[in-house]
Amino acid sequence: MKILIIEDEVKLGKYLKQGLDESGFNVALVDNGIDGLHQTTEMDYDLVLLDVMLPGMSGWDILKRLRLKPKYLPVIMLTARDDVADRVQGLELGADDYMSKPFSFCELLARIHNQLRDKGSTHSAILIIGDLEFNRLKRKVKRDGGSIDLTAKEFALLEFLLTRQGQVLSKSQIASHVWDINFDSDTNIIEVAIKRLRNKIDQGFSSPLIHTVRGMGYVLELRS
Amino acid sequence: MKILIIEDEVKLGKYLKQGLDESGFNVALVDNGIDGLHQTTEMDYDLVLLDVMLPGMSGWDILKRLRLKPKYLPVIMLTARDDVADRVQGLELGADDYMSKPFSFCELLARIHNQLRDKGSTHSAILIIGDLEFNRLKRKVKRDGGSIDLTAKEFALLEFLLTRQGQVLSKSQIASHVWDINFDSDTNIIEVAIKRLRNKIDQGFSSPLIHTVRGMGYVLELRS
DNA sequence: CCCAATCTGTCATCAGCATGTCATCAAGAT
DNA sequence: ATCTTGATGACATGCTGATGACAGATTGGG
Repeated sequence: MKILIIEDEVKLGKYLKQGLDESGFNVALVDNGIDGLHQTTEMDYDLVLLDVMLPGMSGWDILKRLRLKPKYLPVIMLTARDDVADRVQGLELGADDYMSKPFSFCELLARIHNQLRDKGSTHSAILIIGDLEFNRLKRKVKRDGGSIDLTAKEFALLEFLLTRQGQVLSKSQIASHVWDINFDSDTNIIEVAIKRLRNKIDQGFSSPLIHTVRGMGYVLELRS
Repeated sequence: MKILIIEDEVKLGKYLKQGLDESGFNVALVDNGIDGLHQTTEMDYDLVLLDVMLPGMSGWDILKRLRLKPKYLPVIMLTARDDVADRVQGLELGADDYMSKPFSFCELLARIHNQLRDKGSTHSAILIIGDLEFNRLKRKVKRDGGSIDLTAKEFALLEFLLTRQGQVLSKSQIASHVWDINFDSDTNIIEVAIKRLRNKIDQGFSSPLIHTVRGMGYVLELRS
């Protein structure tokens, strides 16, 4: 799950990013609204944490512009004080939730999970498909009982495929989620990465899990 | 699994009890510390939810007394505010986790499961992996029978790795647990600490216990 | 209270591996 | 048959972690 943090206080921003990274999210951090808005068009985020007080363009302005876009993106506002007027304004502009500083990180996590809850039940620690077991917490992967060592990128790629199993994923979707890049057709890094992942998880098994869909992308699924 | 709730706010107490009952726990609810302490001697609970603010005897006093008893009982503290000082005090007195009100029930459940997950293995005084023996109380470590002297930091680091053996731990996780710092990438203290610990516990043994997972962190586990 | 020993963190440098590039090959589509 | 798309192996390189030396901090003994 990708989260965008728009927060100008560097310390708080880093703290949030680190905490969310550790909680298994893919986190981007920007310190101003312009970059923030730009990011949301460039990348496919699942949620935005938005500070109300920002230099240049205020959080409200950003929220307004976000809501003009076709894709709905859950937004949790962060504000310095617990002001009812603020809260009302936020909700009217389409914020999904609201946290007043200082807040506990745990509570933030709970609210984030709350927003993302029905975005697929992909937050559990262990994902399983066929005889493949993927443990997020321990960062371990097994197939047919045998332990498999994956590198960081391989792990991220497999996680992405797994959380959307059955869906055909285009290379640009994969690129933006796993590499944080706008897919550049001059590279074949995704083919290479898929190949390396296949070597580890599909090698020597009669029924492969990763399938190529020519012209479209890749799917991870069971086939009989 | 048996859970004891010590909470004087009747409404919250009943809410928690009902929720946990429905989640399949065996729940007892008392509204004061004296009864709570008494209960823990009468019954064999697996976990205690303990409110800090209680009439008569405070949550801290109860926690202290609980920790004087031979049997280790995981305790999750419940507190009205998210106060760092409170949290520190709680952890020093031996609380296992900490929740600030208001909290989501889901999150509480997650924390309870977290505490109960590896019950037994992580709370006993002696932790063993392979031929390594780690004695929490005596603060002694042996490998293959031979005694090993560790410094305070080495001990804390090993304890952290041991209580989560098999789990890949990121450097920031390690930093926040063992050093109480927000991991700052400008330091390589963790690599250094790992190196020093390895020199003492893995040096000269054919099968090392501490493994590097590049780009992710470190794991302590047996490998064949 | 001071000194010495040890612990703990910093830094510069080194080594190895993960990641990305490229050239070439294979296989589907038209 | 030809063109396009993906697969594959070899290779380069930059990054991450390892390592040794050093310095400040802490502790314990005299």
